[in-house]
Amino acid sequence: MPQEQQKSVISEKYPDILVVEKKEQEHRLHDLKNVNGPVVMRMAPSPSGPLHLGHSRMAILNDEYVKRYGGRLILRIEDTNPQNIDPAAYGMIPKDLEWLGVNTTDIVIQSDRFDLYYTRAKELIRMGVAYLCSCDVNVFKDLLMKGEACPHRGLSPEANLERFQLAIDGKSTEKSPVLVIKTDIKHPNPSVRDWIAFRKISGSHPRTGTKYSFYPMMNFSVAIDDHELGLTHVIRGSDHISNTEKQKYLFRYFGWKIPEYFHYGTISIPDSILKTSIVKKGILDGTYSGWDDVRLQTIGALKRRGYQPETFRRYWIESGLREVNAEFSWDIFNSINRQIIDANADRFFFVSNPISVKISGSPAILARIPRYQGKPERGFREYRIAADSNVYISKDDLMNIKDGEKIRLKDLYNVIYRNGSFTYSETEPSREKIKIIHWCPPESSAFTVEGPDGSLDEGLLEPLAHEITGIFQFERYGFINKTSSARGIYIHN
RNA sequence: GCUCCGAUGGUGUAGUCCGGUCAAGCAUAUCGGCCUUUCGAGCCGACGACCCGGGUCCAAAUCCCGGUCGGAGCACCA
Repeated sequence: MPQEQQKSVISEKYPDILVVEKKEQEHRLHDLKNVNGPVVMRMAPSPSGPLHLGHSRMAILNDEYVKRYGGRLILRIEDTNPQNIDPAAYGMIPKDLEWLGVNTTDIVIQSDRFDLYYTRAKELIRMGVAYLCSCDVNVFKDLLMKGEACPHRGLSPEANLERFQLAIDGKSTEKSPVLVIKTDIKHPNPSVRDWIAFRKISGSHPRTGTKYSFYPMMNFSVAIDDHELGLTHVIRGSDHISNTEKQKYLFRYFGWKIPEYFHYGTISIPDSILKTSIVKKGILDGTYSGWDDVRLQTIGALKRRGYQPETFRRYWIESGLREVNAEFSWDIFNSINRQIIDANADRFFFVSNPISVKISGSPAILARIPRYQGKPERGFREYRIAADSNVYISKDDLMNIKDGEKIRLKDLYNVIYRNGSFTYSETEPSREKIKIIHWCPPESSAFTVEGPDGSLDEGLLEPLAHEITGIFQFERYGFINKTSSARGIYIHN
């Protein structure tokens, strides 16, 4: 029966079921699979620097799910590579999370747990699923590409255990020893074939000094900890898909319950500098003033710019966690932030590129400008403007005024521009649609706006705004985080 | 090259698992209107999308196959 016919039959016989309430399509994150009771989730940054915009995604998504289902959110600091650690990051990361409103219930630092990793590694060696290899790196790689075992793969657990003990005691005489996890030497994905679990790194670790020199690789310590900490759900980027496959081997060898994994697509963030190594280099050579330089997208920099924690949360919830890669949208991010800050941002006049113009024939007048259009209870900015006074307007506006054109100085009076000079027209707003521009009184003082690209815009700011700081809107200019009497940072329009 | 993943308007997404309420929702952007005066906010309106081809089915954005395009990873970073 065609659908039309079905419908007519239904409407005759069973009219009730046609009344379907259109339900609101709520914008929320999809549910996680296999949730039975409270969840245990984690975020696992490496302490190479402070958190940035990209990190905020994983932090907030994890936080959202733990809030939804109840449970624990573990901050696990992954500092198993001493060559990639900034000691200051141990303190900066929790601060960034706190500012973002991410509620972590536990903090685990992997460098506290090296003995645990050694213990688990020995168990694997005894099971015969891990071996110590001291082949040359290139030889080892070549064999794997061909799907062939290296000579060490067949050694007995006892021999491997002994050699591993020497390696962790730092007494191994073998050249570049590594502990390898056996998987499938012919696995279709070459990267999953026998993977490295530990390698030797000389030098000092910021937290453990020279006590250890045989360090676990991320795939090893992550798998061990995900089990030991009782993780139920792991959400992370699609760049970890093949890592997940590697880590599952450990779960199977130990007979552990495998957590529910979900890999979300990578978000590329345009116009951003996120790589910690590049930022760090820039800070050292003086390109950037610090981790919170306005040109960067660290949490600290965005906070200093004037972005609100709630903006991050709303943005990441709205963009969801699909498996497809996507591009971050500054337009939407800014729009969300604007909605949040607008209501509390008083309005002021800032004239960029100022030029003083005389208004001939103007009366003495008290200008009364609302701090927030439409909300008189918020108060007014009042300025006594003398007769025949000069005011400042932006040169950019001046260039756009045609000869003979009438324009309004906002909340002041109308003027006519003719032959290069202004003449007072009337105070009452005219009914006709005319261009409205902003202005500054003669006693305004210098103010500099720092742009997100590091550029500086010099201009004049009206007197009543001098002494206050915070987030304001400079009319017809944009939202500004005013940090001192003479300086502010541009947030967005 | 190999392994895996994905494809909804300019952008970001909802819906896809369990085909029909989807002639496809929301946000953002753009354009227009309203608002005793911002290029802001708010309200109203317009614009605009299911990658292509085949199949299954009464019915496909949704299931199956092929193609195209895009992405992630590829071994001693995390």
